[in-house]
Amino acid sequence: MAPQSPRDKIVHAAMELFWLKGYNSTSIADLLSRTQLNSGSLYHVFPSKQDVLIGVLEAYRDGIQEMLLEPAWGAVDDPIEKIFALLNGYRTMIVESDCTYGCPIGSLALELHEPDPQVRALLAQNFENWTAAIETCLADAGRRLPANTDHRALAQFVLTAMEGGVMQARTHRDVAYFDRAVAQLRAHFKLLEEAAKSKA
Amino acid sequence: MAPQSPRDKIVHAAMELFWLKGYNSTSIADLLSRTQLNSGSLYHVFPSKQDVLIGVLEAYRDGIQEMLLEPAWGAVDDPIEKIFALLNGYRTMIVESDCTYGCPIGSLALELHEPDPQVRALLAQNFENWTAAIETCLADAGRRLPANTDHRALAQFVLTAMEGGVMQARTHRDVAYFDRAVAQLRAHFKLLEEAAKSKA
DNA sequence: GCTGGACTTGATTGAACATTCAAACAAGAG
DNA sequence: CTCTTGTTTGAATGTTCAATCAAGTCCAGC
Repeated sequence: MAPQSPRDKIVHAAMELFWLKGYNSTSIADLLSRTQLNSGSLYHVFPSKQDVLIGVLEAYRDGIQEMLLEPAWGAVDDPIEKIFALLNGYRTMIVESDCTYGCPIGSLALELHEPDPQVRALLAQNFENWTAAIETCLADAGRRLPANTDHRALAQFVLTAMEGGVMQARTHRDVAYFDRAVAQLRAHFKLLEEAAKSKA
Repeated sequence: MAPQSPRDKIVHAAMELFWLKGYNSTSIADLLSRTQLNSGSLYHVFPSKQDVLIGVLEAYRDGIQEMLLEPAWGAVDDPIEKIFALLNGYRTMIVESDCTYGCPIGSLALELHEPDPQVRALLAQNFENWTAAIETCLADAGRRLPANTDHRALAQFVLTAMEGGVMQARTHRDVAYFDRAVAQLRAHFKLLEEAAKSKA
């Protein structure tokens, strides 16, 4: 591995710690002990804790392709299956974390009650990029969906189902809640495909 | 109004403050200044801050009928419309809060990363009561839904749509995200009702 | 009107926290 | 070697916080 700059070390550690413990419950001291840096070095790179958060959100934003989509879509071509392959990626993370997994963006979005405009914009942008990826799948599905389908709304609904499913799975410590959300979404897509067929 | 006991005062203030600022960001001092009590009185009633949280979650659990369902369902009889009336209640709260509204239970569920078992059980119970209420609506809808409909899964999906919609509306500071989630859910119900009819 | 138990007062404690800064260090340019 | 610029060190600062407790008040029952 290439030697990491302090900046990269901090962002990397913060991504993990914010995900694990949340933003407010992660102290600067946590970040320092994890990165083996001194407080002065951290504050040389990031003027405040909030700037670390901004760095983390930018990293998620810039890494969505390599970190999220490519791993999930490696072996999948069918556009609608790509959507469920992505959801299955989340399922894996839920199981691997013993059902403590929370979407990093969703958790931050709900934890930060009065976010700075820049932070809120980055949260929104992360959601926007996610749904945009789903939207391209829906566009690729073409005539399999009814002609009047609102792709943007449906893509947002996929995010809705994911976030809601993750939240319930975590609260109940049981993947089955996530699975049921995905199954319902699957049923919805099936009904849409049937509706598209019968009108053709 | 009847004179409130210190306990009621604290729970009432904590419901509002936890909702407004979150659990971690609400200090005991915040609760004391809001309730005009002294720290000793608070600690006489609740041995720790977490016990205040438990009191709040119990209050939500015990108040779901009067606080949530009855106001939303006052004028509605149709079982499926009752579901959307409840969602419309959330819509009102989103608008009234300038799109800063977050479901109190959902926000706490995501904010608390390593909750005490009792706290987690109460969060889960709150979700469970909510979906149980939806489930009775689905049962009342009877043959309007396909015979093989999984009422529990569908009720959980309604919660999923609500939580996901609220999260996105808040992040983007725009009710339209909630509205689109509800519209998608409405479309899903419409497809289910059509499927039930065509099989009849 | 006295006693005992329940509640209240509010200053205090000690830990945790984000942030600062003067001093040290590294290394490339002249 | 020396100056300069960028980086690192880590002890120190001031604040905030949850929680404590000895002393005081209140009132019910006798």
